[in-house]
Amino acid sequence: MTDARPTRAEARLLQIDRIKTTSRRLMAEKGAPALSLREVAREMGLVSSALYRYFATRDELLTALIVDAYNDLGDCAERAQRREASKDARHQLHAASSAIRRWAKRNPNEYALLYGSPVPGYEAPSYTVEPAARVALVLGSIVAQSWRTNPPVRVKAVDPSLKGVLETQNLDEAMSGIPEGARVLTLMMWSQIFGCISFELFGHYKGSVRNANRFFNIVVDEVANLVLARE
Amino acid sequence: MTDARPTRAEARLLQIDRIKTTSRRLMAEKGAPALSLREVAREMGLVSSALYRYFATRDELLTALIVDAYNDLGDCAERAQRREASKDARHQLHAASSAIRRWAKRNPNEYALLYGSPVPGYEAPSYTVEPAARVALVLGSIVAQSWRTNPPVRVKAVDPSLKGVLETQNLDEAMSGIPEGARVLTLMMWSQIFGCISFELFGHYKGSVRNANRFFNIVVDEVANLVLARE
DNA sequence: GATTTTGCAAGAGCACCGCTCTCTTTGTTA
DNA sequence: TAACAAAGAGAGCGGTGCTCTTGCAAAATC
Repeated sequence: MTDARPTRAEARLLQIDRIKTTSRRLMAEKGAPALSLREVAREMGLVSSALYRYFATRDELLTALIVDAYNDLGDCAERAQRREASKDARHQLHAASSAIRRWAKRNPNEYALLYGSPVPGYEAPSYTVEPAARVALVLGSIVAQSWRTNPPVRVKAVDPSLKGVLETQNLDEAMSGIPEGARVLTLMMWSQIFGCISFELFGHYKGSVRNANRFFNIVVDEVANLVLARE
Repeated sequence: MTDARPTRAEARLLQIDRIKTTSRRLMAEKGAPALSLREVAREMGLVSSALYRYFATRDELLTALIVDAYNDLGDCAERAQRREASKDARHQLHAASSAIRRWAKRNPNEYALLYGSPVPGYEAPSYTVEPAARVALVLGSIVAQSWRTNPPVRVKAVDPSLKGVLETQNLDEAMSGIPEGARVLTLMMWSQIFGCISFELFGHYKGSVRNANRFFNIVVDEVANLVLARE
């Protein structure tokens, strides 16, 4: 049984959590650019300067929200893959990408914060890279698993000229032993999925795509054909 | 020979132009979110309220900049296609998409304004749709021309189930007579190209893609294979 | 147990922002 | 020439991020 009165350290963590929760709520309502420390403080019954005990600057708060959002999205994609783990790679890719898209539509303002234009001066701290990579890792692990258990019939874009196109770090754990070409196509799929979702959420389908659902499924199917190297 | 002193109407147009030029410069330096009417006015030796004679609100000025930027990008893509008009469709697709990417890298803040997260409350006026569609039309016309002069060997995703996926308006002029499947793949290519460019400019390649140039070319090549329906 | 240190919140204040309103000057037009 | 309309100046409102000082309470130290 713990103390009824929390220690100072516990209270601090609780307060940080309350600030983030309030910020998330306000961001969901009005979007990240309109998120103001003063309003967060007002909502919490605090004075604005009090928040600076916990976040030195507005950017620092936003970074914390970004990390949480990346992890939320990553969880979401990983769960979707696990749910379809018994099915084939194409099923898993559809499940994962649809889960990503659903998360984006459920949290449009957080999606925009992650995948929209970064604040011009803002440099994302390096510790945001790992949470950000989780969703690409999900795609990579699906492709890798399929590649290992069921070697491809037709292999395109797998040639020695691909050396140096990719970084060596991010996909290495998930795709060790898989040829460079498959990794390139995996990242192509990755950018394709987010390209579609961004266009849909940011309003670029107006006049072009009517049924975003079906369009997205077709796109995922086509790019899955590519990356799974099947007809 | 015109008047040395411009008429009031002329002066107004000149002043609007000066405001936009100054705004573009400041936006190029600090990004669209940091663009402030007060600073524009200060740069021009005016008082901030004077700008409201020309743009009723900050959003209205941004909209004008958006339209100009879409047209600038559209010009750019169209010129690139015309330069390669004598070559085959694959060459033209590479030329157009590379021109788009170069424009984006040359004008990162304007690119972010067009293809990054929209301001949450902001609804793009309908007259921005047509300038925005120009670049998709370039891609569509390349695909259509290739389709007409050189019918595809292998046609994927061309089946009656595609009815209703797309809007009927935007690509109609450029792709009349071309099957729905080709249009779907054209828009897939469109979203793929901008997905890559956004990821590159918005910093998502960190840890994944080292050589963005080569990666982009490979992606365009792969998606061109798809849309031109050849091996 | 008394004393020092530390952490938290309040409050005033600075320089900026978008936007509105009023007032004066100046060019246009009837 | 008189009436009008457009353009700019200037003051002001409520908002922003952020800083600095002050008071107080909790924790750590002696």
